[in-house]
Amino acid sequence: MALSAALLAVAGDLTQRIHDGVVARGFADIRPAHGFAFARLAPGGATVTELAAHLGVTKQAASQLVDEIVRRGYAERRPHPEDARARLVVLTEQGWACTRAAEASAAEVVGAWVELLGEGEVRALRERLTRIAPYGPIRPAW
Amino acid sequence: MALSAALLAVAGDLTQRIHDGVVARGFADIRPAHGFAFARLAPGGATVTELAAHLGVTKQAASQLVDEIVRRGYAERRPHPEDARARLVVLTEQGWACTRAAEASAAEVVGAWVELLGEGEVRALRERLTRIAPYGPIRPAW
DNA sequence: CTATATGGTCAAGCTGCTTGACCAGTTCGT
DNA sequence: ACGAACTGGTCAAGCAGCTTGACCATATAG
Repeated sequence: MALSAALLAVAGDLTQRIHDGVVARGFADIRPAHGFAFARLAPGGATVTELAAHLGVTKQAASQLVDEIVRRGYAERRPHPEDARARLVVLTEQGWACTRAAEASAAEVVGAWVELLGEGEVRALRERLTRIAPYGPIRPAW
Repeated sequence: MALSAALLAVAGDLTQRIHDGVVARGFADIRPAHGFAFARLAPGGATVTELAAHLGVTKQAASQLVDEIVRRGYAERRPHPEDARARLVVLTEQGWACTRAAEASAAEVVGAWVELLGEGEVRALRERLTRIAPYGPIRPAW
């Protein structure tokens, strides 16, 4: 099997399994794309424009995505402390809970890989992938 | 950086770069999803239903995707030799050319990884990813 | 203090998927 | 052998998530 094919197959499967795990933990109204938004919002919030840049989509699309997660109680819009034009989107407690669920779910999948490859190999995998990971916006795998 | 985040970032970047390379080689009317269809069609053709199962979408969606690549000259529908209900979708010469372009493009990206990690590490990466790659349908990474 | 740039939203439109209905042809049960 | 049920494929309608374009409010530069 070719490296690129294996990588894409594993990535797709990973996404699916994380999502399944998140749903199984009680967060049924969440799409995989939301997870990438949560990751950007988690540290201390972000503006819609920052989120758009991170996700590689237009501001309008990011704004719409924020609408969804706000409507469902995962985040809220607050006035930005330094710029009256901007609004800071921050996770609610439910948003944090969902983020933790996603992390637990991801850890579960990685745990299955440890079963197959052993801990050392998985660590090596992580180290190598980290070294070739790009900096720019997150891009959908297709 | 977490393993799962690195993997998804690398996968998204890989998809984007392969696609860019395919476009640069003169195949501008192709989406990343088409590549996964080509991979299934390449050996000796496939039916719409087989393609749908491979891509994890409905028959209708697969049929529509086949419409596109047929309209653009990458494949053609032939009567199925063993089942008069079915139609065998096979790549045209242009479809093969595009497939080769995608392979060359992928090889280019992997070449960049070899620059970063060395040949042995990349081989090890391939071997490990192959071992954890799933069997089922290909799934979008999000 | 005007002129331009930036953050955000509203509105309309498109693309790629879904569900539902249906026909042609194959396979199964008796 | 023959009707019932299943399977491959298409047509049609609808929807979700994105895009482009226009616009307002605030900030920054000359």
